[in-house]
Amino acid sequence: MEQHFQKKFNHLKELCSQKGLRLTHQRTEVLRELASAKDHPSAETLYSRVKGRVPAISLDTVYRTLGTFMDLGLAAKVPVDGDLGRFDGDVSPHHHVVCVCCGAIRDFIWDEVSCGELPAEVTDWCHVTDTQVIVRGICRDCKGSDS
Amino acid sequence: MEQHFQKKFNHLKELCSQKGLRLTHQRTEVLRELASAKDHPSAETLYSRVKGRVPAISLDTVYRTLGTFMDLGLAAKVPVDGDLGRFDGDVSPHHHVVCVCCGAIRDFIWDEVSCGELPAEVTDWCHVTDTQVIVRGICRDCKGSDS
DNA sequence: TTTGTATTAGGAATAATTCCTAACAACCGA
DNA sequence: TCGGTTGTTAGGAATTATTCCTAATACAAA
Ligand SMILES: [Mn+2]
Ligand SMILES: [Mn+2]
Ligand SMILES: [Zn+2]
Ligand SMILES: [Zn+2]
Repeated sequence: MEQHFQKKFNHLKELCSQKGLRLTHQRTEVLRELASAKDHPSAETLYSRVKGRVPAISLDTVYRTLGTFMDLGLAAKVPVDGDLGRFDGDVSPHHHVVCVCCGAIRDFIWDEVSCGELPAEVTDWCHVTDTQVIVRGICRDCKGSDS
Repeated sequence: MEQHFQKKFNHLKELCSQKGLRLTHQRTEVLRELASAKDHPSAETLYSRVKGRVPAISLDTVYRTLGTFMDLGLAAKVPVDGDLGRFDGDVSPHHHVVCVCCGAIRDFIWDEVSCGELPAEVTDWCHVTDTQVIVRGICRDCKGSDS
């Protein structure tokens, strides 16, 4: 899991020098936390986690850093409803299942879709940059304790 | 296109009497506008359109009505990023392409996915209520006029 | 019609995200 | 190693989509 961060960190380092960005402590620690997170955290959640390592960090910095990471292709926002944006440090092609009850988000792969070819009406209308499946449902935990 | 509304209207009428809801002028007109819209309008957009028919309608009523329609299964929110929620009066299973530049949203069907079977890890984790593909890209119109 | 109650209009409140700016700290070259 | 340049941050204010509050309204059952 730390190896995973190292790889991303080197990527960030390279992109920073390329684009004239600075490799700050804040960016490093947000990346570390995002790389190890498996729950697609919100900015607020990430903020409280990173605060353990960088007590003086501000919420705005977390938002700004996530924006920067998305521009650099190091992070993505998961397209789910809900008032809080959910972020993903894994930018490899994969899909998401979200529980509409508790908001939990899980990854899954579906090769038949990822490797399939989009209908021509889609590729004809736009230059595709990302394709993903969003499954909504109610998870087992919420199923048991329904009010 | 009006036939389409009639069908939905009858459905609303039935659901209202079932659930003790009232068939108000506002609900009727929001449904009419949503049924004829093909652009997945935001609440604000829908508000300005419905205002032509119901000048005194409030934005809150549009939001509340859309919430009611979603509860009743007459409308859905399209899971796209952006500050404005985008709504869909078509609840039949279909997918969406969104231009990350101008925000345009188009429908498409992809039977290989819709009729395909989800991986067991998904159906095992939750009770699935909805599956859809979200394609992001840059549309032809935006491609030409890029800044 | 009458009456009970769900619904609305309008404005206030909430809350996620962004903006503003002085202080700070990477990073480059000497 | 040491300044100087300038991108970045912390903190709080501002913005804005959406929701809440409440008196007035208008469905719908009888
Ligand atoms: Mn993911
Ligand atoms: Mn649609
Ligand atoms: Zn759940
Ligand atoms: Zn476009």
